[in-house]
Amino acid sequence: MGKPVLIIYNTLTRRKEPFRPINEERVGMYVCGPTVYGDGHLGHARPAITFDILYRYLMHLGYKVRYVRNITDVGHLEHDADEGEDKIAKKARLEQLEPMEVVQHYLLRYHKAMERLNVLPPTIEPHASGHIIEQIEFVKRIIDAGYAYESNGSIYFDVEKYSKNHSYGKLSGRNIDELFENTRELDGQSEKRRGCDFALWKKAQPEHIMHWPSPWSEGFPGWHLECSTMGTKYLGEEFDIHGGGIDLVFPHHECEIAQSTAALGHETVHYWMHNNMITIDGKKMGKSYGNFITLDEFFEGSHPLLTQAYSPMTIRFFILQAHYRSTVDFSNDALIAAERGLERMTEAYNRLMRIKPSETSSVDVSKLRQQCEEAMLDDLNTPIVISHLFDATKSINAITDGKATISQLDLDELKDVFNVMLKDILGLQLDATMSEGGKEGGADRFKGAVDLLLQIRMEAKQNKDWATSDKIRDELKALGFNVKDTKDGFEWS
RNA sequence: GGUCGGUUGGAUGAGUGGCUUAGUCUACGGUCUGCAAAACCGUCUACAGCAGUUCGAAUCUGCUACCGACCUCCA
Repeated sequence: MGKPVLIIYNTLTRRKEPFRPINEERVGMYVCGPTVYGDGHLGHARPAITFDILYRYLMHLGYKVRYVRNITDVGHLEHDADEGEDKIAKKARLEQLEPMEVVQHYLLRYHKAMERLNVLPPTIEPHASGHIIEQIEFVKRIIDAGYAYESNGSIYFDVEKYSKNHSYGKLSGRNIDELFENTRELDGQSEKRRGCDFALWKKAQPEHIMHWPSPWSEGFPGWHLECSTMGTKYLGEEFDIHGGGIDLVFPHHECEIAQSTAALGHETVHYWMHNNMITIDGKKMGKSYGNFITLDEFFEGSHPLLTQAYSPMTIRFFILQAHYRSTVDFSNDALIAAERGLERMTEAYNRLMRIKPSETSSVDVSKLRQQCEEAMLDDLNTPIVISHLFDATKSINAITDGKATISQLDLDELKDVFNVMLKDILGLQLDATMSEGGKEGGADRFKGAVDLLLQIRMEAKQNKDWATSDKIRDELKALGFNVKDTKDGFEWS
């Protein structure tokens, strides 16, 4: 009956807590998705992969999951140059494109990158621009509740009033009085009553391309509104999990809590989860610092800082080798190490699938599944899962070398654990391109041909015709095949 | 300045009171092998500093130093 209890760290309480979903069978999760006005970089891969793991693991535990990840294609004002100009609109003007062209372009590229990283698509991917009406309705509810005011056609959230009845700052640990002090003097002629008030609806300036009619002005929705609106629309007024990058805790998620609580009269999210940042030279990789490397640049090795290209699975493995709440430092060496490790894991996996069972086992596989499950249940500790799997690769290699044996029963168990953990939960795609001598070259003619060559090499070896055998190996290598001899045959990749 | 977090071996990165103190990569030595590759075995025994709590601390407490995140868009 009961599912194992997943322990997750809740930013709201700053503690690990047992996960108790509102509904026993179903889980609702919302994750902040990308703003589609530029190519996704390594930092964007972190939440996507982190919450992909959560999504996969919740399903593994037997939950039906509704996973909502939004696409931000409006809002998010730029603060620097053109004040109040929408990011999408700005980019569009610069490139002489329709805003929706920009959105479409980068959204397609984002989807492609996610697919290559083997990130499962969310079950709902709502666009902010497709929910303008809902956002307007949401603003009305906040106004009706008395927590917003109009100023020159824009609507602002009244933080001071809200904080009298609620705790503004509870998520990020902000002290409300200090927030007031820090922001009071700054704005002389702002439309806002307080610096820390935030826009729910913003009146569009004439040069704005993206705007919609509303009861207050021709304009666009505020920075934080879409997540409150779309989250509650698709997951209900209360739902289980809200995730995102740790840099969104303040102000974005803090404002979300305030908006939702003001509009609905109660809290919405039960568990707040945040992934940590990827750093480069110890500093956060991000747009603001201009120190980011896009995912495509990784895949192609086309960035000056990269000494080579890295496959999507290497990137995924690299990220999974650190716990999601730790920072992880990018460097070529670290990525190369991840690449080698993944290779080792992949080869062990492929060998595992070809192992022939013996009567008895000299290896112990009984604990592996439980160890992996326990690590996952403990706040998604993927590095520990990987370490257990690496431990098991030693057994696999020993069996392959003929130094250990495994029974059919244990072999089935081991295969299943690897398939479940490595492929289903960690989402690592391990290409099984390696073949083996003497066995079915299979339907694939290509494989058959390579196997045939290596069979001939085996015969040459038996005749101690090293010249021929080395020639075959070297020529194949020149063509990109790596040949490795095994105890009683060969393998290639 | 405020709030929060971090500092682990050559690199990366788990671990929260004792038990084998992970795993990966690298390096070195060895085994195996016609050679190569792979694999296996072994070695490098770290926990920022100081003080305290304790029978015992990388792990708890305090202080110091350094680093970072957020306070503005940000994954």
